[in-house]
Amino acid sequence: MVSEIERPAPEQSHTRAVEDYLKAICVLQRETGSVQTSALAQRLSRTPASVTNMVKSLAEQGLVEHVPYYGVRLTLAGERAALRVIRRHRLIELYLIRHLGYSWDRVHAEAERLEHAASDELVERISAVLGHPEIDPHGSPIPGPEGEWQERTYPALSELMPGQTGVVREVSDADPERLRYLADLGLYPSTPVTVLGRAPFEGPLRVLVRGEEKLVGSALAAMVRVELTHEQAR
Amino acid sequence: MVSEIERPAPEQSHTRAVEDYLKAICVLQRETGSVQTSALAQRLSRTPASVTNMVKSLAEQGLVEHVPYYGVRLTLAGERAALRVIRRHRLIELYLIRHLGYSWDRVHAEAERLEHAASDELVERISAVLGHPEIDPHGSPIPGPEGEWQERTYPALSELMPGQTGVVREVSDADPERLRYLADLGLYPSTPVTVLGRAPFEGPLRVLVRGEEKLVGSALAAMVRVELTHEQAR
DNA sequence: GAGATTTTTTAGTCTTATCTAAAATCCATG
DNA sequence: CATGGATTTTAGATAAGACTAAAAAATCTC
Ligand SMILES: [Mn+2]
Ligand SMILES: [Mn+2]
Ligand SMILES: [Mn+2]
Ligand SMILES: [Mn+2]
Repeated sequence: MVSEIERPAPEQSHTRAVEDYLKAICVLQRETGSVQTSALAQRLSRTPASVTNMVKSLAEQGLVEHVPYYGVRLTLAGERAALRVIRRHRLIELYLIRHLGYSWDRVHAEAERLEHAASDELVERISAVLGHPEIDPHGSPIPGPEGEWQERTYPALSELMPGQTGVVREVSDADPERLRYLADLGLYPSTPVTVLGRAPFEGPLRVLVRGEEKLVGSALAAMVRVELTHEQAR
Repeated sequence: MVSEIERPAPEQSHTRAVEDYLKAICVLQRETGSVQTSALAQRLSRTPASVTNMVKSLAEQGLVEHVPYYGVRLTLAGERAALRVIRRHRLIELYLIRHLGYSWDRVHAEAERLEHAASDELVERISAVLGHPEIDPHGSPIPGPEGEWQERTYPALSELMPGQTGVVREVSDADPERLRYLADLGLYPSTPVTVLGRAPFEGPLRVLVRGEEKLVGSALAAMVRVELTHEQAR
């Protein structure tokens, strides 16, 4: 325990609402660069007007840059704060599964609240007990304590072409029911999959999962991220 | 896992502020019957005006009975809600010590926030992992899941007369520094103690703790509750 | 029992976060 | 490049919970 000598730790905590906004912006901006009001509103189940209000406040606090009518981006300070919340969330999810018998589909809701209440000390203890893991139960990377973040983006299962093969790496965790169904299908991180065929017009995919052929709707397949096997990656 | 058949559970949760007020009222009323505005204000570090406001709101929600200028008492619904929070708090404290390496003096602050964020499911899982304990790390009883509450009041160490002997059963947990010092003195639950003498005018006590004589200020001694040994209890 | 003091309540303000309805702006299309 | 539709922002309201300052009630003191 040498760490007691370290800096007294910022521990600056934002409100619950601010933390959830920052987290959402962080995840969304990873895909699209800047984040629209409507996207944020949908993700957080708020009205667009509420989002505009909060975004203005975040901008005043220096956590985001806001170009009216265009969108927001996190500043450096905003990203730091967002990664801190994401780290908490993912460590807590893994802890609940490993040490408290939680199931895959139930941890998200619990972590969504605990992430705002846990101190830095608690989070680091949890990380230590888990052996400082780098991947959460749904396959998402866990940012480091200083916000180290491993960039990686896998294509969605729904984007693959017939014949393509890969390994499931990450699954969206927001909806318990869908998550339970994905588990039934065998679609969770580290499962090898091969796309056998796909119906036109956003129709279902035929996917080979552990020797069995499964039909997967395209909305569901969009929740599943796959690392393509070697040279197949086009 | 038969419990899935049980009732869907009320899980009705109040706000963080409401929960903290109910908890404080519950603890205070155990000593004095009804609770004054000023006592509540001091305990919660709020102004008396804020307390009056909240008390009015609690009364409207049917959680307390309020006689203006006299004080509040919990209703049955209020007591149920309060015991639920106290249960959470104490289970969480014990869990943090047993499973996450927390020290005696640090758990209270952490539990003070987590008690509002943890779901009933999480709390019951924690209780199960701990083997459904009935006493928290500071010696306070843990209410049951349905609010079962074991009445017990021990005299404070500061009230004992020279010559009286007993066993420490409970220690007030609010202040980390004092708590650390009490641990140094050896004054924690299950330690046998004998009062050797006491100075007048709220002066310090001379107390025999595990063969050593210690000087304990009366304010500190008031934090320690002692079960008197057999027929000595006068 | 009349002041003086303490305690509690009232009145009014502030902050955070949300909403609905209306206005402003952007963008696609003809 | 005008206009209709979608998106975003503004305006105004509400709720929770906190505060300060002032008024009211209870209590203490002589
Ligand atoms: Mn999650
Ligand atoms: Mn959250
Ligand atoms: Mn405590
Ligand atoms: Mn609390």
